[in-house]
Amino acid sequence: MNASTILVVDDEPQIRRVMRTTLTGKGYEVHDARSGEEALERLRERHLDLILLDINMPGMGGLAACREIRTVSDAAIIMLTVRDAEEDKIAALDAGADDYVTKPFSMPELLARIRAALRRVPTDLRETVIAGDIEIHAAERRVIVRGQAVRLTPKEFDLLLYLAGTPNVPIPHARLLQAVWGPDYGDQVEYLRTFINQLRKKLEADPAHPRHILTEPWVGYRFQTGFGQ
Amino acid sequence: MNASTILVVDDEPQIRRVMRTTLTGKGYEVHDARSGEEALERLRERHLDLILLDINMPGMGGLAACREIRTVSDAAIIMLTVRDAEEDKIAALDAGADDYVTKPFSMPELLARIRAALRRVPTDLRETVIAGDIEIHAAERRVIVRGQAVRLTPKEFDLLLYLAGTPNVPIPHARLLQAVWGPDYGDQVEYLRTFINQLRKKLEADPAHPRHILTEPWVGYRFQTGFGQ
DNA sequence: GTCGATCTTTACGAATTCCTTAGGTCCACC
DNA sequence: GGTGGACCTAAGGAATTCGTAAAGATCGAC
Repeated sequence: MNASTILVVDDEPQIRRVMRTTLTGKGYEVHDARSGEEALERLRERHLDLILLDINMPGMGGLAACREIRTVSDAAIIMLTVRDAEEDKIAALDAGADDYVTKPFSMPELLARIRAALRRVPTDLRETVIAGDIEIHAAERRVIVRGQAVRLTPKEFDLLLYLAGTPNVPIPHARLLQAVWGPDYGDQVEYLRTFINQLRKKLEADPAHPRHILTEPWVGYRFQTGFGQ
Repeated sequence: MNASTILVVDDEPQIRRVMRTTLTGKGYEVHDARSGEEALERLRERHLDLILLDINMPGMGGLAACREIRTVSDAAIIMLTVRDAEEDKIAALDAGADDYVTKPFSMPELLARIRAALRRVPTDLRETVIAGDIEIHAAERRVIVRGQAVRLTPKEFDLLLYLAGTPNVPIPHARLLQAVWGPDYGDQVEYLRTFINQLRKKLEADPAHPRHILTEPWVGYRFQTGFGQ
């Protein structure tokens, strides 16, 4: 099993140092960034499992950074809020964070929250996703629709798998593109349109009125498992 | 092919009865148990392919039962969890379950997951793999096709054995190359092409339309045991 | 040294997938 | 009504991968 990768984003060098030594000691692979901008750069370079994000930073704040990160990554995000200002916590969760910790925090608590967040990352480590009349078998790379096996090309399958990995939640264009095509394709929305179109033709009973592969205008696409809109 | 054996473990008699009638109707051989303790007894008595295990039971809970079962059996385990209890699902997989279904569940979904889980039963490399008209005797390094022994070269046999070791699942080029040729041959895809071609000529009835050694475009190759595309 | 079996390269047409383009639909807004 | 943006759909060409055969290279047995 590979070590989980954690990105520490904070403008104070001291905090970064403490985090790095502690987390490295616990067996995590640690990277760091001094600002939200730098964090986004790191994300383009490598995959990260979890991001520790200070809410108070010069330049783009922690909340803005969080929102930006969420459009391109599904890494778990834990925000560090300074005081127990209730509005900070709510804002953090609204911006797409998974959890928050108030500074000053105890290391054991932070470590516990990191463990909990990392366990949540593989939203679906389940082999098979079943949505109405569609079955997706991840390991076998097979899709069965209304009892019939359907041939999907690799890109089609990867896209479907990523969409279905977090069902019933809209996933932004940029995140889909990065997950399937790679970090340099964040704005090629036309690719998405073509492949979504292809998927609908192959999977939906009525491609013009899809019930599973839904578009979320201005945001992205969503894979719906249940029925009832 | 014998019917697969399924053990239903639930303390509610009604659930056991519904499961028994439905699964028996689908051609499975059904046994049941009212508790984790009883399930372990059944396991000592006979071989079981799959276990449906309620997570909420008096006595030793479903999770503890799952862990116990895992120490003595490699049967597939599907746990029945309560909807929306996210930690139950993670705990179930952690305890060694292969999959879970949330109550109340739809029968079609449960049946689909049972089929998928049964397809994944691990193939023991030390024993004989039989796929349609191909028999692979690992220990003797012998292959029999339609009753005729077939001569394979060492590399051909290693490749076939590795492919057949995890049947029905596409195995990436790089993994095959590393497994058969060694760690430094990760990108010599041409080797694969020639040897797969060779294997097909020796094993397939119609090498141009293979039924067992299938290619997964852009990904790798897959050894298919069942039929049905 | 020769032979035979196996493994490594090479080459090229065929098949498939991916990218690109272009026209059309829908909807909010002026 | 008209306009613009986002989205849908279809189709063709470019690029990549796959299948196949056949020619070197390697190695051990004799």
